[in-house]
Amino acid sequence: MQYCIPVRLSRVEKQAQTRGRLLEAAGELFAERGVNGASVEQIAERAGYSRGAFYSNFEDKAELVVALLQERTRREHNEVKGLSWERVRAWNRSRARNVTEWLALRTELWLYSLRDGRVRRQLAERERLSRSAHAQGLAEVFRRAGVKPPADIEFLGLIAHALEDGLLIQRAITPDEVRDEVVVDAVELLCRSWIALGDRTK
Amino acid sequence: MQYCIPVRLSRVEKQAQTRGRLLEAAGELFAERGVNGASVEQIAERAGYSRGAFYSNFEDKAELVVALLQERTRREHNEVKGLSWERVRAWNRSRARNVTEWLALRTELWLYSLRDGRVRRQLAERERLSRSAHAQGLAEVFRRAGVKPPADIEFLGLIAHALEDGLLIQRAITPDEVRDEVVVDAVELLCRSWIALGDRTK
DNA sequence: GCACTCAGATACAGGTCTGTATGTGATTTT
DNA sequence: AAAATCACATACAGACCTGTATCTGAGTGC
Repeated sequence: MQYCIPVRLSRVEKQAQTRGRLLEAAGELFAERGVNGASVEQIAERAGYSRGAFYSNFEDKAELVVALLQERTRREHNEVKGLSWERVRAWNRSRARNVTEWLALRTELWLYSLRDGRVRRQLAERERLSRSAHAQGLAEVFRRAGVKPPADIEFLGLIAHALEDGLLIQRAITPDEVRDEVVVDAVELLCRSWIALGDRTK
Repeated sequence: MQYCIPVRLSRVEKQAQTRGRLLEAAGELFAERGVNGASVEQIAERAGYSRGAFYSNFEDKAELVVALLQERTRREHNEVKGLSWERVRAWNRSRARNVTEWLALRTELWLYSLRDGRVRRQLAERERLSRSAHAQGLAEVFRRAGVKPPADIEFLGLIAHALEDGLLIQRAITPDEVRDEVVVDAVELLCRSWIALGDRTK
């Protein structure tokens, strides 16, 4: 019989925990100071370990970046997968609390990816996911409105996704001049105008 | 009488030249390796000087970043000011040759601005410029089409500007999946659909 | 329960970065 | 034309960062 609760973790469990904490800390620090601005020591320290822990879990910082992106992508995919369009939008809104940090991290990773092919491939996967989620959502909107989309639905998804990013960036630069709801407003305007266009072409 | 051509520049002219070359080099290196990844030494070296030249022209790297952004903003403003909508689009297209480098620089500066209020103010000025240029262009399009804009024209300018950035980012991540003309295509689609929506509300 | 293994800590060597202090030669001033 | 100035070069000190090599103590297998 197994009454015991394993307060003491096994070796592999413990390492997984360490790795997870390092990734968490790295995400925070990358958003705060940039990938280049955060040292291995700082990351390990914030996670509550020494540099030794880092180097026994990752080859170097580049590998950490890849792993971080991989983990975030998988997590996002699991959270979103199977949700309806409405729920995905709600999920996006709830995440919007710390949007700037999240956007900063994504942007840092993007810049990093320009200089590292491996990271670029990871990021590409993540972005494809977002685009197609948007495309699916839009498809549902058109179906409900009973209108034929005015262009390739993947293209429209790309536009919606790109627009969200662009608007968040603008809001981060000038928070006073760009309202919080600007993203929602803009996407809704797009939907309405595309439906209007769809009506005509039909 | 002054026949002489000043091959030998005066003190102030020479310093201005040095400053300009340092800014130029900094722009290149920031795009290549990031603001944090480019050292003062590398910047000075690429410009053809030593670190002494740098520190006699700038307090530190932060001041250089501010100056760089200021200079680019002014240059852009001078180039675009007074041009028609069509010519501005042509100018944008011509610049598109080395878009990725240009976008990387802007993104680097954006990230930097998140952590430095002074830079943020500079960047805000630059972005306002771009947004209103777009707004003006769109206004002209609506005027020609004889249609009332479907929303605040500034809002539409913001959308167009944000969308361009977002699309360029997506193209940098997945060059094979996003065509070169995607930006032009997307903006044209927006114009058409907004005109369609405008017709109805009229 | 004893030897083994390995995650993580500690110590160290080599390199790079920044900012300052001082030197120098060309230009400016008087 | 001598003195003063100043843009830029050079040298140096201190901090920090990376990656490796070695150590230790807690799980693991026999």
